[in-house]
Amino acid sequence: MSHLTTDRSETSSTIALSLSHAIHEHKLAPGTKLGEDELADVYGVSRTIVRAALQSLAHQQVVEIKRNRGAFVAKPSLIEAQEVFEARELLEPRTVRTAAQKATPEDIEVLRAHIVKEHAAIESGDRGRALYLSGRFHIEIARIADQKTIADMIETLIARSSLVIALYWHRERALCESSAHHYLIDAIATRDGARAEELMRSHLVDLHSALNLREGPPQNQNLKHILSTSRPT
Amino acid sequence: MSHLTTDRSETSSTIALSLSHAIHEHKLAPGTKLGEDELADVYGVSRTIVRAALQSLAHQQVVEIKRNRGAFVAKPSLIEAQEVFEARELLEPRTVRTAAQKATPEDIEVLRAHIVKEHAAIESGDRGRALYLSGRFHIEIARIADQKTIADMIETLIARSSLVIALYWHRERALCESSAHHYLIDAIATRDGARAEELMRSHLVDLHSALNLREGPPQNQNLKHILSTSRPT
DNA sequence: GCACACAATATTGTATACGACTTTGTCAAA
DNA sequence: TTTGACAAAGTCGTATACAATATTGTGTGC
Repeated sequence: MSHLTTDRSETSSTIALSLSHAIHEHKLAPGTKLGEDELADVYGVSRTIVRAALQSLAHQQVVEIKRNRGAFVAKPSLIEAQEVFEARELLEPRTVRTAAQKATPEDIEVLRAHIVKEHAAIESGDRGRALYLSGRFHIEIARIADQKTIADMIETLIARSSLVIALYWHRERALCESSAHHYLIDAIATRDGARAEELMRSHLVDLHSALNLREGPPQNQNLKHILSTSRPT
Repeated sequence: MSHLTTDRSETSSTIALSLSHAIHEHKLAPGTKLGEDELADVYGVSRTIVRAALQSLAHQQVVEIKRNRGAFVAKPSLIEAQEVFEARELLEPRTVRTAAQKATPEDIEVLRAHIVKEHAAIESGDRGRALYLSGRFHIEIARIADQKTIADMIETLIARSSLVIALYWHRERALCESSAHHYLIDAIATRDGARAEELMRSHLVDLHSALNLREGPPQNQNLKHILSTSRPT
């Protein structure tokens, strides 16, 4: 039961990326304990490296480090969830406008290819991957806008969004986004910055409103609850 | 020549804060080497702690870590300088509008007290401290807006702004900001969100335009240049 | 049987040791 | 004198050891 991964050559950034990816795909649920020894074993490095990775993720607020207690996948509060989407609504519409102005034909191609992958993931029922790709689509747009500073902020916000979705998503139908992304590409491809901006705004409002932000995050109370309901008769 | 500081009890966050403060006050110039052993000695801790602090600052992009070379106070490029101010212009006007809506009388007091300190620093000719306080004023506004996510982003941007100013500031007159901040407080105090937003926008444009963003950052070439001009005849 | 105290265990926090890389200094050959 | 190779010193990167803290397990008194 030792590490199956191609150990060695794992550096703190690759580990951070790997964990981030797993969190983004909802392979690691909010609240999951990320033990240092365990991760060190998995990746075949010392705790030193793992700690650096965890600290990096903590800075992006996708991991929470409690002193003397360890690292856990973050569990955004209701307020934080609101804030994340408010920040996205502030940043992304303007950014996609810029992207529409700057996008090259190659950029458009990349975006279209992205959508194809998204569809494929949805078709194959890989919900986690679909979610991950959906986030990457937004990041790709920020990259096209060619403002690294803002793109970095958006990337962090999207990572946190993934946690918010894991905790508060309440809409039953599958990912409702593919069409929104499709329209966005069209607006960008036709250099219609104003339209792209408006589309992004409503897309984010859509996402935001698909969250159940009434009740707080599933607490540890869940544990009690689950055990009391799933008990054998 | 050992450490005069009250060593021990220094943790990686306090060290990061201390360094951040020094950078903000222009006590540490862009490009300055931040050796691990040196800092470990200064703060009376091991390199482990110093490394954590440096990595944290690196994540905020006020420090740049070059592999196997060490950590240096960051030296934002011309493009990065632009981006920092563009991001601020995107975030801060809206934020101050929110702040104007949410500010309590106590908040207003805090802001006014802040201005007094700024004036005092300017009077006493402590340019570094004036700059630091000026940045804190903006951070305080973000805090009043009560959106921690956005406030964090703004805080990072302001830290980077300090570096940009150190590298590209070209206006001869002293800090030209005091009055702008004064007007801002008035707008906030009267709950005039729209006016506050507009004032902030023009304040940032002012700052932005006070930078010399034609020529690149003072490079190492400077060294050659300085040495060739300041050579004794 | 229950609650509390205390011991055992596990995990994180920090310091240190050692290896790898980079930089600096020295010296010989051109 | 200059250039290059090579040696020496210094600094960073990573692993590991040990201390501090939290968690879990056990037993005793009520």
